[in-house]
Amino acid sequence: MVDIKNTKVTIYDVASEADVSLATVSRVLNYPEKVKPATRERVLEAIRKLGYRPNAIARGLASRKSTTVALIVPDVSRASVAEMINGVVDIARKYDYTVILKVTNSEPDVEEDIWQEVFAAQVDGIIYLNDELQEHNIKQIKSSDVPVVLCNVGVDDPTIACVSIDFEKAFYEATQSLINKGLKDILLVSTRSAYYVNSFKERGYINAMKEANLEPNIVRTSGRLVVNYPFFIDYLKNHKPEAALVVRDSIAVSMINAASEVGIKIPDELEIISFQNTKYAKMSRPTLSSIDNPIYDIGAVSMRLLTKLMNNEPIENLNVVLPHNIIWRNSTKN
Amino acid sequence: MVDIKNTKVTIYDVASEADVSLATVSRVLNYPEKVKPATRERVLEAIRKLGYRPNAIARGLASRKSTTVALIVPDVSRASVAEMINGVVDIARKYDYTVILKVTNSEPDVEEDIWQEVFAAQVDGIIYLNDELQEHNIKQIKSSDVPVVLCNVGVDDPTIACVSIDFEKAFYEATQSLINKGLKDILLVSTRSAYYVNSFKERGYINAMKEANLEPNIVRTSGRLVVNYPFFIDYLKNHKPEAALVVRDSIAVSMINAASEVGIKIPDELEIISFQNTKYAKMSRPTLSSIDNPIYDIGAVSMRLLTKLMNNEPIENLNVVLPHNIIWRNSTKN
DNA sequence: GAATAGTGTGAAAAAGTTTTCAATTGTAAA
DNA sequence: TTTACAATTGAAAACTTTTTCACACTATTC
Repeated sequence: MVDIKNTKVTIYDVASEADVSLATVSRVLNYPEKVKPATRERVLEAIRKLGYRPNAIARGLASRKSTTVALIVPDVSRASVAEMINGVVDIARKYDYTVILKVTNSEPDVEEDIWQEVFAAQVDGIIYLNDELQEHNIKQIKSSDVPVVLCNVGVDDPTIACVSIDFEKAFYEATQSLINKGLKDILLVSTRSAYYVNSFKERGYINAMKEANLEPNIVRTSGRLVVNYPFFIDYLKNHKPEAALVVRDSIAVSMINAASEVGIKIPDELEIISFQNTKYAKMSRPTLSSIDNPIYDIGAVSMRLLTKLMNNEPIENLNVVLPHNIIWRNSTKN
Repeated sequence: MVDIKNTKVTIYDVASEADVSLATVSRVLNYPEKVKPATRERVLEAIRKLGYRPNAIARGLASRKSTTVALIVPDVSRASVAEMINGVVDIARKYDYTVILKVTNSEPDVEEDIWQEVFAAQVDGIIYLNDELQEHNIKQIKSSDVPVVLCNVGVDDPTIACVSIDFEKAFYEATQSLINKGLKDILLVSTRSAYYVNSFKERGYINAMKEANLEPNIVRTSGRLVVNYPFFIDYLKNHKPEAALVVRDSIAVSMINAASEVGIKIPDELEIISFQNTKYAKMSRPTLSSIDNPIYDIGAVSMRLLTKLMNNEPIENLNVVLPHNIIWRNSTKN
């Protein structure tokens, strides 16, 4: 039976048990083909017998790689972030990387510290998620001497690894689909705070509207329920758009609830298309048509890309764009 | 200016820059009071000048502690898990611990591997979240030679550190509050799969019902929307309970939606109290009365407790029970 | 039978810290 | 002055691996 208890058995113990040098033990662990099968078996047996598990820290020090990646996110409680983390973690496990979780809470000082910490921790790579990306963040990424993959954000720079959908195209298409129904008074509901990705969404919307000779109309509210719900109540009392695109499911649900409160029928009097396709979209009444952002896949692909970068594998294109599609539900007509 | 680039400057470089031995540099980092202020300043200045950051791995090897804790969870995308993680991470940061995230996906083999991995990683402590706790998991916890805090589950064992609310009491009280309104036909909606904590919730409900000489009535469904929604539609066509307690917000939302579909008025014909008080409770229509499980705090307190255990601080009681309360909204009458 | 080319293995160095122990210096009391 | 003791410092060991280098074999070729 293996010794379940985590007693400190080292490579020396294994070596003397198997009557070989510690170098040989190390080799059976790392380059098994380099040691004679008979010896290898003896060592493996000793490892089993003693329940030896190599000390990952000593290993990291000696090999100068930690097989650890840092996952830097603004906040884990957002549904989309959490799902992305699942994707990252699943692939990391597959490739035997340990993941360190760092949460910035969107505070710049904390973020600054975190970058220092992950370097001190000798991580081999970084997965970076930041809704509110700014110029200095880009600089930070570029100056890292360990590979970084930017997640769920597309940047127009071929030297930066990033994976996301094409936000602009997604909103362009969604807007078009409403225009094609003959709707004209189409609103875009965005956020007040400067989410980097929302600017892409806005651009797609504006382009589609302008192409159809329609006047773009953007309102901005908060992501917080306590502020956006009253906002919508007030807004919908005074405005009657035919349709709305909304940058986030949770905000769209507030809008639906407000419309119902004000007596506006959805989808008959107001059609809504939202973005992200979280569980909220299925749980709201009416259910919410939403652009599906494959966030689990984005996490998974980001991590896979990072493994390639860490192993210096050749990569055709650092800017990965994943496909999106719209899930039609009951907040839009047929 | 500090050298932002993460070039490899070691303790030796600092030592020679400040013209002291590396032991002294190490001391100013770890026991600053032990070195003469003048020397300390010189060393600090050298550290600043060179942009030195101690290598966390070497540090871990030499000190035999990693200042790293493992956070083992079944799945991060559940709203309650994600919020708990926020609590853990915030406190971990405060006490300068790095957190390694491990996701079991509720697969026993994966979980087995993960325990081995975290021991190999030399973590100083473990935060463990498991909805489906079983006997062998308890064994695993007890045999760990590194402290473990069990999170969001109460166990009846004074040797195991755990933090949660009193589920049984919470459901007992919630049931009583419905009984006190004169309601008699009170349903408990639980899950089919054997979530360990749900057995406590059921016990609280059953006790309150029996004390009032009412017949307990438990139905079990799935956590998955695609199965529980049709289930409720069917159930509510054939049964008209006066009230229901539901073990999870998302399930309660399904029930509300099904009730509306079937034409049952909430709260007039059916009162619902749910559990967890996630964002769902505020977003559903009608809004959902829910037992508030302070899950962020549970994460935070767990991590704080773990720091005490890791430092061998004396602890009065390993079983921490946090207070809960019911948030009344519109799925119940006044 | 000698030269050649692998294989397989061990000794020792290296990774970058912390920690122990001993040596030195400084300071206050005798 | 000593003496005694605390404060400060440095040398060296320790932590547990990986990796380099050299050596001893074995097998192959001429």
